[in-house]
Amino acid sequence: MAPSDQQPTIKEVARLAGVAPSSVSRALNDHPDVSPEMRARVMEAVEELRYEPDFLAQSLRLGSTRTIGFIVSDISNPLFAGIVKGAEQELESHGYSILLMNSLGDPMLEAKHIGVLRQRRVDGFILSLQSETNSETLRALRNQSTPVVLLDREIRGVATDAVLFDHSTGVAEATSALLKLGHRKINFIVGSAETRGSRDRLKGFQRAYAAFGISSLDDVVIEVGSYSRDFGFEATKMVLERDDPPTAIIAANSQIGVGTLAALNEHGLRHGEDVSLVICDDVELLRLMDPPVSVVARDAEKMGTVAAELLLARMQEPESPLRSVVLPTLYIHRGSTVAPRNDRRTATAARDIRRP
Amino acid sequence: MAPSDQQPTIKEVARLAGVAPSSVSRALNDHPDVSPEMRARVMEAVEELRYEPDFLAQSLRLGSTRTIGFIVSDISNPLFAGIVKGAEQELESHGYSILLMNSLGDPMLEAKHIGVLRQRRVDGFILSLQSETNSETLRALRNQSTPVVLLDREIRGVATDAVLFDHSTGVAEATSALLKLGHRKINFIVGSAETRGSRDRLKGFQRAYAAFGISSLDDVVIEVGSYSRDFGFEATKMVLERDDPPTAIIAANSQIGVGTLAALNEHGLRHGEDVSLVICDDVELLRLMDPPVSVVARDAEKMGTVAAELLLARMQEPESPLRSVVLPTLYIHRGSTVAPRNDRRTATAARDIRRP
DNA sequence: CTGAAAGCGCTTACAG
DNA sequence: CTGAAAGCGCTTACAG
Repeated sequence: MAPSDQQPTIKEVARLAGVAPSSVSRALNDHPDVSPEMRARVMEAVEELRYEPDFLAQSLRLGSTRTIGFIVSDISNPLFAGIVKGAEQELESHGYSILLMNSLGDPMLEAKHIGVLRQRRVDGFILSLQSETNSETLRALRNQSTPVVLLDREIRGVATDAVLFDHSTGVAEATSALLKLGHRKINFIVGSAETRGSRDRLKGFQRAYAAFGISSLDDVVIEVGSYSRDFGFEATKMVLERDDPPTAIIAANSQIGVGTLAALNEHGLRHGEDVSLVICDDVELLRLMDPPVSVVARDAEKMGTVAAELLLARMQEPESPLRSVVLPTLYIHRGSTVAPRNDRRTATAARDIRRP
Repeated sequence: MAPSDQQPTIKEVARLAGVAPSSVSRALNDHPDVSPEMRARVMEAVEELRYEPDFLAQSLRLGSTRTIGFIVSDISNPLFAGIVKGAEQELESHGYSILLMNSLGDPMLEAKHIGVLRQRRVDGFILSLQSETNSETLRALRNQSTPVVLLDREIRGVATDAVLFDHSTGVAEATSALLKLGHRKINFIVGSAETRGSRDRLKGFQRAYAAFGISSLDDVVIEVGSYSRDFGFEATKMVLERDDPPTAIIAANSQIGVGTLAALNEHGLRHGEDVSLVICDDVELLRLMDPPVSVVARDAEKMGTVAAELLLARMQEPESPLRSVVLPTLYIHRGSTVAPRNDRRTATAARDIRRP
């Protein structure tokens, strides 16, 4: 059968069934006051014409699009891809679809996208924002009353539900492990300073030092830049070239971590041998490296699922109290975390010895 | 300013400006017959009320939602994430948004999602389908007349634009490289046999053998399963346990490749030493492994951009001739591709020697 | 150049 | 229980 050029409308169903359009609507929407005969006649016509209600028209009439606007900085970041996947599955099972937009880390674009999605009358937002302080974004958020779930962000003055990671616990465990092994020069490379994730990771870092009885962080090097491979690469290169380079590095996410590995590689240094390494975010390839890389793991998909659940609950009960759900992180100890080598040779010498 | 509970409508703008709603619409849509005074009065009211036309109402009236339905099997697969990113950027710059759905590799779900998206009146589809032969999916596709761009699939009887990868060239180069190094037992692990990608890769594999003067593929082991980490793992384990295991493995995508690496690891074998390895799809971590892993690279984002361009062109010119754009793949030679070792020791012995 | 009317495809009070 | 009417918020022929 050739595809019909036009989808049939409720009027055509009504004509075929010999009833009023309103009756077709009631029959399809399980209205209580519909006689069995009416229902049967309608259903027959619906089947014959393969009628499907126009979602657009329903949305306009009902004031709900069953659509969620989802903004991430970059869907090709595996973390966001995982979150979107989790959210999509949960939302889809409730009849909601996702309009996905990338902000590319640009707060202006972020604010613009919020506007576009609002104009498209989404029923809710799930937002992974770049910054917690950008005024354009905040204005765009305040400028609308649709429910919002924020991912790993806390924004003063904007009352929303949120899903957060407990970064500090995982990072504290990682830092403790390094301190116990004897590391004192630990370099921590984090992205943007303006986000909860960075603050929380640093908190864990400092907590571990305090618990270890070290109150001064003078020997600690903290690099703050962006959550990107290139920043990780440049920051690592820079600290390695110092007079007194770190014996251990913690990279605050997998992009930074890849940059760190690339920089170590370029310097002829091996992780877990010349420099101990912990990367925040688990990726199977990190476990397959030689030696396997220690990580602080978290469940991206779970964050997506929980965000969807919070949003669905909020849309059902707009006035219920706001909720923040905190998801755990876990330090996984692997071969890249070892005691510092005291007899450090130059990079070149080390390489020559290792690969004769 | 508190967010208004209701978005202003065109009527309210008209009332404030003291004109008819139709005039507001004309002024906003740059209709030629609008006096400068009218335009000015309307714009003033629009500014004051911060009016934004309801996209939903416009869509219903104009018969176009400026929305594209995008189905992938799994957005957390980096390949699809890259494709979606490329497409989203191109579409967004033309005022189109993406409704994203995951099929989870289930053809039934795929067909269902096509229906959902059709009901939502998307203006076009970009589809990364699981199978080229599933009858449910084919019926869902034939059952509608919205433009479709297929990704790396060719479906008989469904006339669509398409973006394809030239897998065969990259795989042929990889295979040639292995043959020239002396490999004769090459294992090729591909996913589903029902897709163009698999067929095309096998074609390249066979072409390289033929060019090398080997017409019989008796010594070649081809494993066909799914494009998943677990299949890669199991298939690799199986072939390694044969009496006459392969000296080289080509994994048809990065999921399979990760599984292969894990299996080699479990057997105490090293890639680029005990077994040569080529993985289809480049990932930076593969370059950072020791030794770096040879790959067949392709540009996922580019596929997304081109798909969006084809779809936009098709929506503008529904009757123009169908197009298929073929994107290149490139073999990148790295340390995991070496001559076969003739003095193969047992896995345990090899490991003992390597790590004294 | 402007306004009143019709209509996109639905749903839901309102009569009967 | 069913149908005719109104209306969601727009746009666009149609008059004037």
